Amino acid sequence: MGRHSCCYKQKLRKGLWSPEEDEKLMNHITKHGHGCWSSVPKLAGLQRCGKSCRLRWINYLRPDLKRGAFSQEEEDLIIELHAVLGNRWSQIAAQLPGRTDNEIKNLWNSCIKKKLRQKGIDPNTHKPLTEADRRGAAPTVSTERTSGSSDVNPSSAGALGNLSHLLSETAQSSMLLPVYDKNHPETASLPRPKVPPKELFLDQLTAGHESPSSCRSSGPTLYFPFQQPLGYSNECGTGDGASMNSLWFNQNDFNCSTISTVMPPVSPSALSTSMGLNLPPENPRHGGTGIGNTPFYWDGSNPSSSGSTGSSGSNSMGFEPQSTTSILENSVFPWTDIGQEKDTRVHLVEELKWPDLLHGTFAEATTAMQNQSQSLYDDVIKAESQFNMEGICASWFQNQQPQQQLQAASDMYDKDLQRLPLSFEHI
DNA sequence: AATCCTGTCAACCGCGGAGCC
DNA sequence: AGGCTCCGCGGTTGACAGGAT
Repeated sequence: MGRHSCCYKQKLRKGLWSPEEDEKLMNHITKHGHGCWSSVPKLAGLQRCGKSCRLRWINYLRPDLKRGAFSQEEEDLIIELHAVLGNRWSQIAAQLPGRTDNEIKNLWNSCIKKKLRQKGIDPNTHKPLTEADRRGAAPTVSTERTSGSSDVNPSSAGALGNLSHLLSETAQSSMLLPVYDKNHPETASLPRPKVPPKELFLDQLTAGHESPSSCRSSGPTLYFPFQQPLGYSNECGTGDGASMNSLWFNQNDFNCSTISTVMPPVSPSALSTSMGLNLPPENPRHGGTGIGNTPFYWDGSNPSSSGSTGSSGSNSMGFEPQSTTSILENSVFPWTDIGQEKDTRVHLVEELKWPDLLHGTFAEATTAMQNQSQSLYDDVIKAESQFNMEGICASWFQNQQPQQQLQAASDMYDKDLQRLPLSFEHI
């Protein structure tokens, strides 16, 4: 557990980054990739620590960042994912291409928490607030900012006319699916169910995300009907009822219909994007609360249908060819947002900062890159030292998805899949 | 107009895990 | 085995903007 060496160094700049610093960092990573972050400041000529450079790149300079306000669908997805994952912002961010964990964390702390409380839902437990809570009692968690306690409107919960059923549903699902949170001893002290614990599902969720190559899995098939939408959003996203659709995780014959009562309250959209789930043909567009209602198909039984080899697949950056198409169609990437979403349009005008201009220099080439076929991807993986425009993407892929890691993750996921039926035998 | 309050966002801090030697 | 380095994560802080008083 050593302290990062750069932390001890003196004469390092702190605070906000200047455009010049941003440019230096951008130029360096564009040309050379980041490699070892601790060496980046020196090589880039920056008086910053490597950690700071990494953070700046990840949170601000990365060319794939989606800018602008969060959509309602994104907020809904964050809420649903938070119910499952808790404060694992990085994992939540992995389900939201183009968004950073920091961004999501800020949104949660500044906005979503308040909204949930106003709906009478405890943002930490995702259960209905107690009467005491709703009367404006102290926040339920010590990490709460003091300013956050004042936003509880005692009358707001009752004022939301259609919330009662929502609350009862939420309460019901929460009772069935207690969210274990290390930050909440009261939940941690709850007796753990003998059914597959949350962590197991988290494993699947993260494995699904981290090992896109799992499409090669030849393990037993599982059907996971997710029939318990949280329905947090009473503003949108629930009216079409699509989120009520079952989502089937098709992996052969294991019909696990009872799992719907023990599954974490994760939305089909969340899982479809994170796990590459295969929707049944009769439900080609679930229209749920996912990112742009992205129809995200991925047939595990047909590797070719994934549009890529097993070494690719979807990932957090949405670079997998097939999913990229969907994602592009749904305006995940900033350069495809332009002129497509009204709110984004506003923000493009209002929030255009100089890094956006920098990003603009990437737009054309990167868009072209994204339209390239799998062969490019393969080439990119192989071309480990090309630092032209394609090199950016290459280094990006190298950093994000080394094939060895993919293989290892795939193997691990295969094991997890094989473990699942055993786990469910205890139900 | 000045001050205060609040919300948002970028960045820092400290910790733990992983890998290497 | 233990120490070191690096990376990544989550919590927190502080600057800033905009609205309210």
